[in-house]
Amino acid sequence: MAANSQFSMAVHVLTMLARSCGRNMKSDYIACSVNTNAVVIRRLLSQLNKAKLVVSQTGASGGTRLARSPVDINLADVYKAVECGEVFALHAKSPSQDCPVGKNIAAVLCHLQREIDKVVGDQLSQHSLADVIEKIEHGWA
Amino acid sequence: MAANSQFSMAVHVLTMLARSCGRNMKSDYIACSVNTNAVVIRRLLSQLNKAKLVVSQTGASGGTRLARSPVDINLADVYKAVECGEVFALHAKSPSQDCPVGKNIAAVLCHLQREIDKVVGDQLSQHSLADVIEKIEHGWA
DNA sequence: CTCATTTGTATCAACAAATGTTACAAAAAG
DNA sequence: CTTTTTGTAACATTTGTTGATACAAATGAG
Repeated sequence: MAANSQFSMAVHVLTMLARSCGRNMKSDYIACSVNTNAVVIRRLLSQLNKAKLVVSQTGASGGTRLARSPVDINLADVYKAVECGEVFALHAKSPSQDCPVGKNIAAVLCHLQREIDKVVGDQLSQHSLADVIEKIEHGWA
Repeated sequence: MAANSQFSMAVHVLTMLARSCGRNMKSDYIACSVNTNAVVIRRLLSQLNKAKLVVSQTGASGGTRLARSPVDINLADVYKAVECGEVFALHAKSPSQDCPVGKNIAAVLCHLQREIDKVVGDQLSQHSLADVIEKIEHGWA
């Protein structure tokens, strides 16, 4: 289990929370729908909390709810919150600095990386959490 | 898991080949510039060969050269060739089918995944290998 | 033809990242 | 005080990426 599915899980979790109408939802209940362990969900919620997308309470009748309306949360926010890194990675080891290509390739790739990240972010920001819920509840617009 | 840098390495390798003016280049020589093992390079070249981006020859004075001109190779071709997978992964385990969200989330995410892959591909296809070489040799246009 | 060179690929080890699991302190409600 | 629930640490498991060794097959040079 190595491919990073945190973004997918985060969208799933936030959709669940959005449908609970502001009531606290327990990590155990969410874990059941996502089909994973409650701690995995709590770890994810911890990141969403840091990004101020959700609010949690400890204690009896505690749980988690959205920090703001689903129309004010877009998928770029979620992508950023889970910090999945870049679309492609730069070289693990630095290339040879004696070779003209090795010396300059990193700058070119780094620039490209930012460019790709931007278009991904732009595209994701076109979709709000409310749009996702709409599709799940009423089919494809 | 180590972060996947095959795309970065592939661009590096193809840039090297493009600058060799059609002469065969040895995996050992390329490995030296990329700062890795020759077998890693040969594995990569094997994928680029399957994608018909390069041509290789075994034997003495063998090696690899580009299959076509750098202006006719764009970075989307390279990205496809190395098959690095998607920008984000779907759930590892299938979500609960008893939950309305769990039941329908996969379709929404899958659709989104294709949409993101398309914008990434479109953006990458704006850059030819010749553009990369231009930047490496003569700075940023 | 024979030999040196180089690719292509199998195999295995080393390592890193994501996920699963257990455990327990801290917080909050009743 | 007791119960419930989050937050987080710690560790095992799994899997993908990279590195390294080995060797058959191909091919050019002499």
